Amino acid sequence: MLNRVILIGRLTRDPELRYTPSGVAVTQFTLAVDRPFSSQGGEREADFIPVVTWRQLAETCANYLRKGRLTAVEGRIQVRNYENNEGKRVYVTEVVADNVRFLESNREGGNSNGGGGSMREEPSYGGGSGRGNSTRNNQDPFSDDGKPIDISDDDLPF
Amino acid sequence: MLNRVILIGRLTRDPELRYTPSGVAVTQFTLAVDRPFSSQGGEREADFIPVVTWRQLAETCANYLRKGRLTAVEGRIQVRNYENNEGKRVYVTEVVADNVRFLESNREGGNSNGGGGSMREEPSYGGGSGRGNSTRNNQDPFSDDGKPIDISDDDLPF
Amino acid sequence: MLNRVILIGRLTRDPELRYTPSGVAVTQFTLAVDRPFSSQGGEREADFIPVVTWRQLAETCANYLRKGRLTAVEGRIQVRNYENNEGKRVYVTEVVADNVRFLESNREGGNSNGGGGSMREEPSYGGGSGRGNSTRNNQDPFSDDGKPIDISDDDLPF
Amino acid sequence: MLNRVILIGRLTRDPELRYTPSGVAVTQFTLAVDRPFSSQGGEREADFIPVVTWRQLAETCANYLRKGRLTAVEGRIQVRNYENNEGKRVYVTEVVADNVRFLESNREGGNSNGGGGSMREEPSYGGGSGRGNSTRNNQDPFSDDGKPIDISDDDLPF
DNA sequence: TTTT
DNA sequence: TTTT
Repeated sequence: MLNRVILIGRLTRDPELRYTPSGVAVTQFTLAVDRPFSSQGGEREADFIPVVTWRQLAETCANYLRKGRLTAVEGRIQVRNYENNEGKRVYVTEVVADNVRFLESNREGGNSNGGGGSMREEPSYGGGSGRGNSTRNNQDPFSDDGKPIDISDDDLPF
Repeated sequence: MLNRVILIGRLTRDPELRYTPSGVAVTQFTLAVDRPFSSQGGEREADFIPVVTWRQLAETCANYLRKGRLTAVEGRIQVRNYENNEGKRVYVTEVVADNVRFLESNREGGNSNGGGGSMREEPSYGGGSGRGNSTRNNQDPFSDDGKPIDISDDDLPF
Repeated sequence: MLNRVILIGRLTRDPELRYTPSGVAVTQFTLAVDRPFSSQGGEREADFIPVVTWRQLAETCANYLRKGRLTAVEGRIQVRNYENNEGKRVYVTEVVADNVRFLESNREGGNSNGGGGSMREEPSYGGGSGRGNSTRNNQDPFSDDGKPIDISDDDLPF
Repeated sequence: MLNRVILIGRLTRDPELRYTPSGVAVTQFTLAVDRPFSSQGGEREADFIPVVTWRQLAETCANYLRKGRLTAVEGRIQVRNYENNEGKRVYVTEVVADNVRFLESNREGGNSNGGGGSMREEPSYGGGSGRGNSTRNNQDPFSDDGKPIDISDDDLPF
């Protein structure tokens, strides 16, 4: 019924831009979100949360976000699952962002727009002609083998 | 830096109450959160999101929540990882709740307090004498084998 | 940069549907949101928070929400100001909703869709031909005199 | 039942620290929160949202926040009301923060802890010996006349 | 002016 | 493995 997430953290690496078979942009990155007080003595003090963005927002993120950049993300939790090579069902949890705020301007010149660009998803209701290819759910659409053909359009959130 | 989640959904099963070796209550359940519009034709229309609660809140949830009940949860995303039997690192994502609202009163009599009980986590800073047992992170603390001894106190969020 | 509100509460009265001069639907209601623990002895134990919705969402809210109904609202805080009759600037704070969830089905028959309808704002970027009428900001667009002509299109949030 | 707000914006002025008659610290500031797209042609493109913090969090905010600083605030909407000089009831809406994140380190040296300090409210349940003074609700506790004696302990949120 |  |  309602599913809302807001995160502020830093990118663990540069974002990765790919395209689905039908040409839809997808960008993924991981946010390191520090926990409030680091439970003195405990070694883990951050959560590493995978984030996905689509379409125009994906391209803006790929253009402006970089490793280490402080970033705010608004979106929803999504739990995907797929069957891996050994025929086992694997569950992947990630945040599908519809709003990303760049809280740090580019350090190496450029884009110093007073400390905060942003981008919001503009939903394109309707369309989606090329959707429905048949490899759905039997291969991790985001496996790290560099073959973007594995990204199914069926994972499109809207 | 900031990590906030708000969900409204229904429990897929009755909640499970367990205790860590040092006696701290832990309750787990899964929320089925319907997606906004079910992308006509797609078969998946809900996300199934695991939720964990601790201490007093865990006991209240175990007492009052039941399968199918509409429930609001506030908390944060946590990504745990542990090594499974085959020596492989497994990542578990769940929502650690600090506020749970019961949006439906008990149907079978009792507790009809106008339609909405609630419970909020009261953090107990300090304490935790028995913490630090050594089986940390090499066994899923929430594996479903019914042996609560596997729940390490090291997973306590505060 | 980021402005997000999530509320769960009950309508203090039936919602009010009006139209701007150019025909855009606006619905307003107030949510009574109980505070967590009622500070024993204190007489105030709820916040009464005004909510505004626009367009299609406004019409759905007017159709399905009623006094007393438990409701979830997602949106943003907006601070409007206008000059009142005595030439004094008055500030009005309200939540502009873009997502409303009906947590209680209609009690008097009808609409028993399993306990939770919903409606989300579908932004209509562009358009707005008739906008810009000149009475802007010198009269409360939501004053309670029953003359909807006072609602300026300039208050449209998008 | 549930009341959650998350804001990211910039302080319009330095924060103001005061004390209630019984010595509880209160800090107030206003966040300018830019709206997503500035509705081309419209003159207003930010909301100015008043924020209140209490106790330890109030003192940390007074120490580290300054005009212009980018800041994230988590809290709840509160609607207070009081009777003004002319016997008229005035409504004041503000965000009571329980979590504040400093998204920009101090520019003039000091505190450069990698770009983000923070502070979270630690609720002190119980206590409040000196509470209950009788001037409640008939004077704006936050009027800007510099007489902190007007701040009633009854406005304490917990 | 307020809801259960 | 999933709720209404």
